Amino acid sequence: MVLAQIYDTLFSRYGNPHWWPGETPYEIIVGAVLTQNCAWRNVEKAIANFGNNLTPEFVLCLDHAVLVDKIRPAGFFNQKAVYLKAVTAWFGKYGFDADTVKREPLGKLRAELLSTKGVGRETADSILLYAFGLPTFVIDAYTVRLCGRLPLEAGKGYDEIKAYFESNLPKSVEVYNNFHALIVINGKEHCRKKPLCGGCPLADGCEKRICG
DNA sequence: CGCCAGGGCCATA
DNA sequence: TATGGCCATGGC
Repeated sequence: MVLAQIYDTLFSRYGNPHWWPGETPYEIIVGAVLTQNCAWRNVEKAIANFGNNLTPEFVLCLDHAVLVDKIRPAGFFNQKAVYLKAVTAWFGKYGFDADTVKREPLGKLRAELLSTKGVGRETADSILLYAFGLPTFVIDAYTVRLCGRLPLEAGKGYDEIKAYFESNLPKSVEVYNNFHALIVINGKEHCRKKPLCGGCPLADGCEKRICG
């Protein structure tokens, strides 16, 4: 089983996932923070509370209590309000301009994001890939579970699994983008606490036959 | 009613 | 490095 085959299988089954759901780079950044350990539908409620005002300037000028009130549906609101301010301030170093961010080296941006309060590795990579179109592979709980089921030599920790994906795939933003999305979509659809992965397009190569 | 979702921080050993 | 407690809403 090769990663490229898994990718093709998922793409054939689900088509182009068109991720990340979000209009602007900043909305994607906000979504990446708000979705931490939280169902996406709750993130949508939170984002909807901003109406057409989901801009970095607006978020930075909001009082903590007001920001909390808007993002409440996403849970962990006291933490996430602080996190949003922090990551927004980071974006401000580049004038809230995505093209300016994209001119910086990927490694530098990733290090800056990882030193930002509330931005761990998954959130950092999600922002870099989906908000700015930079080639870094996103590892999440679905990806870790997938590697535990299929006969892949992906290793254990986040960075190890990330390196495995990046070294076994073409360095393509399009592939990184679609692949992570497809893993999540397939995980939601078939491979969570369902024995025998009924209907899962990856069931043939699945060793444990039990997902999640 | 309990479980958990597209994590991350912090304390502890 | 590797656990464990904590954060909190909403859908099922």
